[in-house]
Amino acid sequence: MAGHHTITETERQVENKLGGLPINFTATAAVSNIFRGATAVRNQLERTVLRPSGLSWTAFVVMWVVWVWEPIETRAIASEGGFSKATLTGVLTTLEARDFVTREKSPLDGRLVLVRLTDAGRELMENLFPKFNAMEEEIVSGLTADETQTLATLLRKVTQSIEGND
Amino acid sequence: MAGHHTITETERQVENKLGGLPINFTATAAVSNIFRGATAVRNQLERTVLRPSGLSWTAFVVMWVVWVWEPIETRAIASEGGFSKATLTGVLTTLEARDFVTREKSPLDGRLVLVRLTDAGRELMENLFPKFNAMEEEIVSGLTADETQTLATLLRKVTQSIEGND
DNA sequence: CCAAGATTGTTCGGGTACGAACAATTAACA
DNA sequence: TGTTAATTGTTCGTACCCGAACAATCTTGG
Repeated sequence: MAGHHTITETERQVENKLGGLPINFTATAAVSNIFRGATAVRNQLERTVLRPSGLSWTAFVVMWVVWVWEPIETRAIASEGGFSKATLTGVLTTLEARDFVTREKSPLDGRLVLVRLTDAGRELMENLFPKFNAMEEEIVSGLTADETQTLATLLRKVTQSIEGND
Repeated sequence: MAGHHTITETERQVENKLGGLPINFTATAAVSNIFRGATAVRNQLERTVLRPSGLSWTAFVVMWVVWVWEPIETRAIASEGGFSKATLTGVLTTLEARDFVTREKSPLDGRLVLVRLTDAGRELMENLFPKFNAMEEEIVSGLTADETQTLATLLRKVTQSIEGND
């Protein structure tokens, strides 16, 4: 998938449509490649590692965050995972039904909910994360170690620049 | 949002959980930053440019692909946009109801469906894309021109490496 | 010609995904 | 101390999002 047409073909087409309006194609290329990349990486990890365990991408991210930081408040999970609290409520309900996590009210602040893994959830992650990481390694295997780090750094810059100016 | 904990903190936690199993944290950092970046970029563009026009991210991607390449077959839209044909069916139905696109059967192959923009759809894109591109430019404004291009190149490498070995 | 196989877009079911409105709870401040 | 403001997780409505099954259509081999 992704890209039956070359970049120059697309640029020429867009210039035709807009009749000479100045467009920053480098910015477009960067943004659209972030998305192609994210989609490709996600699909690959879902197909090869997650689906056999019956976890969606988002469910895995939630499991991972809870695994590392439990007990953790839901607002922190949403923040770390990068999705809304409304989404998180649904995913947590699914994971609770499958007996991978538990929810409990915080004794210190009645508004907060604390999330933990069950034994089954912990066992799942101990088995799953090494496989997940092996596939992550394979995914960046076309890059040198330096390039991999550069990629992470540049992406972090973009993210921070967006989240900085609210 | 994103990252209340430093990278080293997280690494130490994961090592505790797995008891010394070798983990490639550089790969994890790259993959997770692709997602943080993609989410941040998408949310920013939706909030600032797309929502005022009533378009979702996916709807905009579909509109953009059709705008550039119309008439275009649905399978090509899905491929260019990076989502499944099942997803595309729903989005096209939405866009058709809003009178932004039309569907017609291909006269040459009865299985294919050709998609075009309506005049309203074309007008929308001529107005919207320059604004979208201006925000894209702002999003990568924390990077030099060289860095922006490096980012795109590295992401393309990752995507191609995944899509190569099917 | 014609049957077996491949391809396309749609439908269906289950699971995200998010903004807005909401009730419960805590914090702020006069 | 008490009333207002802020914060949290859930609910609701709408819109994705995908795999699998499907009917319609085209291709292929004989």
